[in-house]
Amino acid sequence: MSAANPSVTRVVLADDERMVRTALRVILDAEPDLEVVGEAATGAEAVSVVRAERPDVVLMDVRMPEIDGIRATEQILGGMAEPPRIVVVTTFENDSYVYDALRVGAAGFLLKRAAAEELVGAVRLVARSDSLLYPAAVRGLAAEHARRAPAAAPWVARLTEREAEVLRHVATGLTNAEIAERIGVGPATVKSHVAAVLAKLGARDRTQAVILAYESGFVRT
Amino acid sequence: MSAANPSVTRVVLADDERMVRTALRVILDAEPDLEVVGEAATGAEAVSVVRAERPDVVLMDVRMPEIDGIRATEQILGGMAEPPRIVVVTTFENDSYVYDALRVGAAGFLLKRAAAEELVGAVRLVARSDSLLYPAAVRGLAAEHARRAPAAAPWVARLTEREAEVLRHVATGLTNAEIAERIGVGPATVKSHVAAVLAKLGARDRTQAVILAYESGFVRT
DNA sequence: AACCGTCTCCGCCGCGCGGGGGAGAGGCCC
DNA sequence: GGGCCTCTCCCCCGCGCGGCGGAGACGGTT
Repeated sequence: MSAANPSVTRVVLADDERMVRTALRVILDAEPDLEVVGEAATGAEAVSVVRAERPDVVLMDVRMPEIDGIRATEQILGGMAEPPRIVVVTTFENDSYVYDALRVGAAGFLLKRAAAEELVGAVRLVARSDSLLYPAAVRGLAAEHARRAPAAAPWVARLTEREAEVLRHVATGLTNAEIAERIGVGPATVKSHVAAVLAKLGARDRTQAVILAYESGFVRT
Repeated sequence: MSAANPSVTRVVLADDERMVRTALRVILDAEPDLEVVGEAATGAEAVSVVRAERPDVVLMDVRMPEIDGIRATEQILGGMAEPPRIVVVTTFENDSYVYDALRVGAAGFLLKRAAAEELVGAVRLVARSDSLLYPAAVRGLAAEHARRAPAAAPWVARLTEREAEVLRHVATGLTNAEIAERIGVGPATVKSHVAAVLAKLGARDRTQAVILAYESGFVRT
């Protein structure tokens, strides 16, 4: 996970409430494989701390002074060569800011009332795999909200028309060559689109992309 | 395939309409590797004919006098040591009986308006592998056939414990190596299990397997 | 006119994956 | 005791895939 010690996941906490930061730190530091390497009380501070520490995961509050969590997320993801996974932390599950954060590339979100094990598990999940927390977290913490929230996955907005089309074909089990034939472009082009989709979804391979497509409701069962 | 001649697939036809049986017979007998060894006009007749002929594959109409195709399927699968693969044949793709048939263990179903090549291919497929037939049209997915689109829920029963476990992990986006680590076996073993799962599901690769897992409800969104 | 996003396509490279074999151990059933 | 299934693991091989870097064309924005 980290350059210094691959077996330890390095975490930065960004929240304007000291109490929250402390609580998170206590929980995370109790785990041998997790290490809190920095804290920030504002969005701007979060950006600089992250740049300095280069953590694996950032727990980011949405509502913070100066620069909010969304802007901070944007700046971190946009300005770093190898940005960390950013998990948005919020109090209210229907916080509209959350979706903004996800739209700019956050890896998922967590509720502040989440149990310690959930928190720990979530950090490990985003650090280890490339999966997004969004669907699982929503299902686990506020299932009813997830159900009545039909909205397409946040990352869909970031996919171009072509990329979305390609993803739909990927999600029916076609190979790149088959997709190319079907949409009338070259195989290399499909490769490019698939690569773009994987990058935007944070998926490692097409299989994970398909999973995310289902979990997010991009394709319906 | 058959005890007498391994290279020939022996088929029994069960349909109350003579026309249908004849049509099927003509199509199948035209293939050198397929042989129609019996016909039945009722469910009860189907059971006895199958017991006597011990075919590799049965093409079974759902709607038949005396005993319907579901009951007949149930009796055949439940009462024989080495039951044949039973493919349910129906006119309407949204026939609710079809799902009942699949639930009691039918290997899949075919539409009566299927092309001859589809019919022949389907018989060969079920005879050869543990694969199941399941038209994509029913899932409302693709109007066109998603090449080999198998599997409803019933195939889950045919997966061993280990295979099901592996599939669950595949459906979370893990690589073979990761699955191996997680369940505590060697990578080669996982490969074997994955290969078995793919064969039984009729999937070409893990991506298609994941799609089938979602579509069939094996994993829930 | 300069810029940027999108779509198109080209290499090269490493590797995970799937196909096709096989083989041994343990358990269950007849 | 002999089948049969399940689970375990091995080999070799080909290839689709994903990462990487680049490039040209078009259209809209500024």
